[in-house]
Amino acid sequence: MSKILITSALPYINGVPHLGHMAGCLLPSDVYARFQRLMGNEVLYIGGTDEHGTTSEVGALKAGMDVQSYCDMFHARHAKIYQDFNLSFDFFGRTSTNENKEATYHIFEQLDKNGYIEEKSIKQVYSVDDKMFLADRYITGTCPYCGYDKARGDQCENCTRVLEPTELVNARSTISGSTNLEVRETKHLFLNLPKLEEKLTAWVKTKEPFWPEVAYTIALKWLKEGLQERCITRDLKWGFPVNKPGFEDKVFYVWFDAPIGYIGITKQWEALDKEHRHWQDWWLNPDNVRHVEFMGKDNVPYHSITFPATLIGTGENWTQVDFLKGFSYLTYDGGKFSKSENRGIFAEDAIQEFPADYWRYWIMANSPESSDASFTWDLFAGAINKDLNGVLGNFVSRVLKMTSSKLGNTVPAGGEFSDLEKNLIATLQTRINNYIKFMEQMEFRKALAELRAVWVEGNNYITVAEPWTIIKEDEQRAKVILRTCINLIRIFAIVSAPIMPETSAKMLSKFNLPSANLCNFDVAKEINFLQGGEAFEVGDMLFERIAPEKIEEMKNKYGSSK
RNA sequence: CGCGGGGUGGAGCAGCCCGGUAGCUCGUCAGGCUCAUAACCUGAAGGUCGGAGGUUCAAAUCCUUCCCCCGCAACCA
Repeated sequence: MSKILITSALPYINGVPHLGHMAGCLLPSDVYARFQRLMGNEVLYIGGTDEHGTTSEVGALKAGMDVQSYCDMFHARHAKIYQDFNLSFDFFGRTSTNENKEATYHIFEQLDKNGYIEEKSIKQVYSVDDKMFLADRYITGTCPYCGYDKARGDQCENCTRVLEPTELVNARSTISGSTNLEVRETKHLFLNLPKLEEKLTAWVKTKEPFWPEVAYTIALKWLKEGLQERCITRDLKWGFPVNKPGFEDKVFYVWFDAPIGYIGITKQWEALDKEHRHWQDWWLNPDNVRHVEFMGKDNVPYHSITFPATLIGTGENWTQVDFLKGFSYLTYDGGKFSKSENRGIFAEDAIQEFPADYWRYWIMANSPESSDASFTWDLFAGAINKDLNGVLGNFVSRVLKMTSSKLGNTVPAGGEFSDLEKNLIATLQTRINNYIKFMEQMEFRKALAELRAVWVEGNNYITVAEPWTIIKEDEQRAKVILRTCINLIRIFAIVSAPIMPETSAKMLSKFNLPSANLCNFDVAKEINFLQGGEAFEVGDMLFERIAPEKIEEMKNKYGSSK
């Protein structure tokens, strides 16, 4: 048994997650956590909301709330959504806690002590009316190159040119619209990444065989271009005040304390049971902990460069990321999700329309692993109707209904296996081994294709064995076949558990059975688990088909190009 | 020439690193079965692997170049 530390990139507090967020790190990290628990490993699965920064400060301002209450509200909303999707976090915390402040201060002090922190003066736009410094993208004006009048201080969306905020004509604050802006000099702290580059490069190079191609190439690209010093403080109110004399009126940059949040949140988890939980067992234990991080591709540089460099700079023995699973984006009908344009389905709505397992199955089967993937209602309904209803749900239904009507609500006993069952066992063992291998490698699309193939084997078997014919002349043989099918239901429930926990539990509850481990899964043994005589109930169908009218309704409600 | 990823039968993908009969799921068509959710099982049709060059006995796969889509470009996260 090994210790596996699993983190999902922390969703930003301001705004509600959509299907893309679920696909890009939250759901896969949960599936992996559940899978590793079933494999018998000791798992710590950490998540939480990322709360600091300009965006939430401005968001609160616009909502007329103080930032803390604003974040409290959104944190509760996030937590509820993830609970509804059955994300099995061992702890879902937040980055704005005292625990995280301690961790951030400690790491900063070490970096400072080791000479990786630099002071520099920079020129930054100050909004007199807003009484705050403005981040580049909070300044709007006319692009000096193309004349576009809604260009942002960091880039013009129209001509894509990268800009300096001072270049803008008629610059104004995006927050208040005020044009009363001035450039002020302000002192900030920088993390000296160039000084850490050599150690960091050596560390990244050890990862090549283990990281997915995308993650490794993105990391390498940054190193190849050469690292720059990175500003880790901001002139804001919402954040951790900098613990260094002369900088008390600044706060740490959200990207400095956000990844440290993984550690801070682990401390929150520890606080609930100090006797048995120790954050150091996970975070200062690199030799005994395998750390796996899940994130969208936009997050890769921070997790492969900035954060590891930060930890290296402390000179302490931190648990670094061993495997970094990066995802591309899930788009909605080929375009972006947008709350304001009423385009795309957001997590809170999704769960109102269909059960969590429907989403979990579709998203994992269509995971944006190698390139961006597109959600469409037709694809979604197709998979639910075909894979879940037709293949899995219908198999369970036909087996239980037939057994019940011909032989009663007890698992039939007696009889011997024929070659048919022996072949089934061999085929299933191969498929399940493949499934486990793909899950271990976090190749989710392939794992789910294999899972589906496992279910298909059930229908294959019952078609060839045709118990509905056999039962007329050889009831004992029919009993063997149906008992085998019933044991298949249990096996399907166990292997499907990481993807569809509710459905899995529902399947097992028909026989009043507990779940089981996947470690060293032996089909020959498991197919004889129920030996006969056990009571069962047919119960409801596992899934409901999505009717064509419902698909049309969804397209109209949530937007579609078709 | 900013960087990265992608372009494979009607749809969604695998194969590409380590060249050698183009694979899977859906859809379509035909057949089978009748236990089951108009479901399940079998078979068939359908592709010059984005374009153009090149290397090779042989290219989806290696090289060059062009086109298209998506994302990123470090002080929004």
